[in-house]
Amino acid sequence: MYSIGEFSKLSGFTIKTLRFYHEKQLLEPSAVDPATGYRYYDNANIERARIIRQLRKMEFSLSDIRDILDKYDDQAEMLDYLEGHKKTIQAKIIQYQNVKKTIDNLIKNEKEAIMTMKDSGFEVEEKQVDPILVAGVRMKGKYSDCSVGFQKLGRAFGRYIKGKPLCLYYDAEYREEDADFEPCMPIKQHVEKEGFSVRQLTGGKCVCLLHKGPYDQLGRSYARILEYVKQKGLKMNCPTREVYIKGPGIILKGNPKKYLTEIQMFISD
Amino acid sequence: MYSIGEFSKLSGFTIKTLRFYHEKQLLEPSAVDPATGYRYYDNANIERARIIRQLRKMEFSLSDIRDILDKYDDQAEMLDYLEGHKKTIQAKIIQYQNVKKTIDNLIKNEKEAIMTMKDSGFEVEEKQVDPILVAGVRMKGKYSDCSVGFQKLGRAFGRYIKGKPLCLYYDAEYREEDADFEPCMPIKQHVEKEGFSVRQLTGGKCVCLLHKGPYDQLGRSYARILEYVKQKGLKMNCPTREVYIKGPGIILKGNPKKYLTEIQMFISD
DNA sequence: GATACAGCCTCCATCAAGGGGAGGGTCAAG
DNA sequence: CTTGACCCTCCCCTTGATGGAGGCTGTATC
Repeated sequence: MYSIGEFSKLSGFTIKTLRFYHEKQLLEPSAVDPATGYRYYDNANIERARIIRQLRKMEFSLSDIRDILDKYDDQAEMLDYLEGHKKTIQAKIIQYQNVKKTIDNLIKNEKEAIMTMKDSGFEVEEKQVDPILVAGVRMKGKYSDCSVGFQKLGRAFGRYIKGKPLCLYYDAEYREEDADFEPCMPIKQHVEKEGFSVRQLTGGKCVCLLHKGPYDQLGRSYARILEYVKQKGLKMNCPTREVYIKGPGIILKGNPKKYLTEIQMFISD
Repeated sequence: MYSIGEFSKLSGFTIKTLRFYHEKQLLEPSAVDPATGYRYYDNANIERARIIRQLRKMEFSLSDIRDILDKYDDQAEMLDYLEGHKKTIQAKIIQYQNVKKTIDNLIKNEKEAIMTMKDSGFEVEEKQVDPILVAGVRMKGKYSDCSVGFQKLGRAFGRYIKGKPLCLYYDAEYREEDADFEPCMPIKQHVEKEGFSVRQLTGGKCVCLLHKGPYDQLGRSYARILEYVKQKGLKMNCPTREVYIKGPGIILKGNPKKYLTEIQMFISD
């Protein structure tokens, strides 16, 4: 016969937990002093406690454990229970793996944005851009309708998306209304969908500039880039691209002052 | 302005949850009618609700979410939070994977025992046994002390164990006291440990019989097997092996009537 | 015998993240 | 004006414990 304190050390459960299990009729002391209410445990309780520990480690609920202890005396009879429980556990694993994937993506995106900003002196530079497979929706209207296009792309290509969103501008100059542009999302593999253009964008040499700040101030950066092009006597090709390195995030909309956009203008000498 | 019912549909939270979030000051309606207590939400609430949904999907706690919404307006500032949370999630994944592994093992063991029993007609038969790598503790004493040996093996070789426990009996006849035997555990790789003999057991031809029932009735099966050996004029070699296909389980001690033990006696003509 | 202190008791409250339901007030349409 | 849908607050329930208040009990020591 052990007092609750002794039994606590033997079983590895706290005193509180033992009282709780008693209340739940999961692990009942072999004797309770009717005068004092003191609980006393014996060796049979130790065995039962051991079983409960094992099952708790496997994340069985207390009611499941009571069920098991009541119904079964052989592990073979538990097979169904185990199979069912395994499915539950498996589902949780998958769920958490998805959460982890999401978080990893967020972290990766932010880190990339930070790196891009560090590497850039926010000066106009010439660089080589690789070809890229994208899905796009060509639109006419106001620039701000862009986001509608990205929403459509997100819904349609969700899991194929891999990379930063970008937008092609087909007008040779700035247009307030009735602009001709095409929001695009880089995708992992070729998938055709009604209403979207899926194709490989050609790479090539371009003049580019990283713009930091809200979209309505892109004009200043465009001015700088155009000046550079004029000075060097380069010839620009349509469409212009904007790559949204960091914009309104998936979670927080963020501070527009911190948005990062790369303007890419393809050139030929 | 939306009523709580409309906003519930817009945001995807139940009415109960919205009221709960209001109470927790996580998502407060833009207006509350002081006379009726009716809650009214606006578009800014929709955006905040969207953020909360995203973060809840990632299993952030409500207090974390409130923290994030209060402190940060840019995802980049959340990086530490995300990294910390990722670790938590990762830990859960590992934990659940371990649980799953344990359950898988239990299921596998029970299924194997069931298969073995189905395949066997509980008749004496001759078969070829493969060599096997084991860790063993040689002991002298009562058979029932066997379990002590297995406990030692379990503690010492825990994660290297792979297979059913077995025991070697070095006495030529049955001994109540002072028997000479060696509990063994099959292991995956050679690991030396003080006090244990780690070696490859040789395989070979043996006469064997599956015994179903408690260990104290093994005598009957031994009698059957010895009769067979005598009849066929075979020569037995020491030590005899008992393989515990199904004994007291890891969780439930089980019903001794269902225990399965294979007796293996190695023979040479 | 008194006292100190450890150990035990019951009862109540708390956590997270809501869900269920009772009992009662409110809104809009017919 | 009524009806039915909608909304309100308040309280209890879930799971698996944990923490604390206030009060007994048991044993050792002085």
